[in-house]
Amino acid sequence: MLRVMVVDDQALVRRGFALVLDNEPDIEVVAEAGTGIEAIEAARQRQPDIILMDIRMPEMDGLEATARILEAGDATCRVIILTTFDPDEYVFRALRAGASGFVLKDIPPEALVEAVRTVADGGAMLAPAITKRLISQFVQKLGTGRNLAERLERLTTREREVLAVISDGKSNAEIAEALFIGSATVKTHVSSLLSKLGLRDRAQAVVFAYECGLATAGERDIGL
Amino acid sequence: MLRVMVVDDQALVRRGFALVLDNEPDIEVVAEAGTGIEAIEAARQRQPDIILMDIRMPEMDGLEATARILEAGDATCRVIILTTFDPDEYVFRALRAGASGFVLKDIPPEALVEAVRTVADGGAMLAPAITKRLISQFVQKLGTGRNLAERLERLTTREREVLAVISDGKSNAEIAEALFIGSATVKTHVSSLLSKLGLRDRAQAVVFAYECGLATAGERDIGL
DNA sequence: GATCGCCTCCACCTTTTGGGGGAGACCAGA
DNA sequence: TCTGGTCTCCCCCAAAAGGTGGAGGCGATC
Repeated sequence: MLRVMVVDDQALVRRGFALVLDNEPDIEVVAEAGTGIEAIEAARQRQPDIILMDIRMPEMDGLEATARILEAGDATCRVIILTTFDPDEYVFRALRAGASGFVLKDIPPEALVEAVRTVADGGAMLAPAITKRLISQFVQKLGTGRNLAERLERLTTREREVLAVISDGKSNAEIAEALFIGSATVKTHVSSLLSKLGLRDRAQAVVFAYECGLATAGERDIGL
Repeated sequence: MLRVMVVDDQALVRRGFALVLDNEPDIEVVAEAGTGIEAIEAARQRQPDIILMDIRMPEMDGLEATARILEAGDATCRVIILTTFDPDEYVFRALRAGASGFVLKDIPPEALVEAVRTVADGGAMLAPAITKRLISQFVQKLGTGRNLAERLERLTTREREVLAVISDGKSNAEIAEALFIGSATVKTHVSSLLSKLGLRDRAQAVVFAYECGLATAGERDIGL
């Protein structure tokens, strides 16, 4: 049985969603809340599996409440944001807060039920338009590299390896150590790859590596 | 009426999907293809609105075919990848190729129909597990910056400006020119910011800028 | 067998970089 | 007023980086 909580400041809307869900044999609405504060408290007490969360609410908005509930961590629940509009910032904040779903209130009842089951099952569910935006942003971030990646192909294997280590912020000496070669050799490779790529120095090489996707933000544990 | 093409090398599977879709009053299966090559040709001739594309096929795989069909551009169609497995690389390549959907073949028939309508409607549809991964990667990419961004706050305004230009791959002389100050001053700022951030050289500064979100891939027009 | 590309190193040289001071001007706050 | 922080610039110096040219070994290809 899926334990669901519905959070919305409009009691009527809240009841509507609750009724739709309670109508399902495998879903039980165990709590309702009308503000973010109430939601946090109710989540703590009732430990729902899924929370349907409105964004605009008095006292504390749904995104803030989501972040706090998920941060608390003693709850293993998942949150689906349920809103009327879908402005970009909300989506962004919601995903960052840890929401597993983001759907619009005009969603058909069956789809809402499906979204609840999907998220309970470990998946994520976004409104189609949002999925589309997420994809395009994702592709943009990693897709710049096309023409740049071609330049990469002009490098030899070893040169690409050296470039990869350069993009870690390593010095020539460190690269030599990492690749088990002499630092003179590293210098040769560096000079060669800079020349082939039309770059001036290793700083530009780092930029290049990030831009073409050889290096990616979020992979490095930067103590540096 | 939605014009759909089904591409799969297994005729039985292909017919199955085609029958499910043709059964809908607003959907018409206008073509079928068994290889990537056939798909490209059929897409050109029949101009479907939606293409359901398998990945593993002889002659040319579905991702390659997708890329070529969408590159051709004279077609305004949208592609939904339909596969048995969902290895990361496939998803990645598919989105990059321009697919608007990525669903698994074990999807319930109604959900497939819904996916077709959703994508035809301009949205995107991913399998829940993939949506989840996409979100987590997205959040990771943009979320790394928190602890790093704190380090950024220790810098003065000018130092942050200098760091921003450094992360463009500029030399001290170029930075001086860009900020209308002497190169001696630039050196002072660079030394100071490296020291404050615990970095050794400008290459590491570039890495830092990307990792903390000060610089972002896909914003630079790299002639460098 | 000769050629070519790649990897490995060397030496020599210039430029850039980064560190260590110091100094004057400016501004905000104690 | 004085202090502290910031921005601006200076000098000197050592280390690193980058360019140039050369060399030997090695595998693939012609």
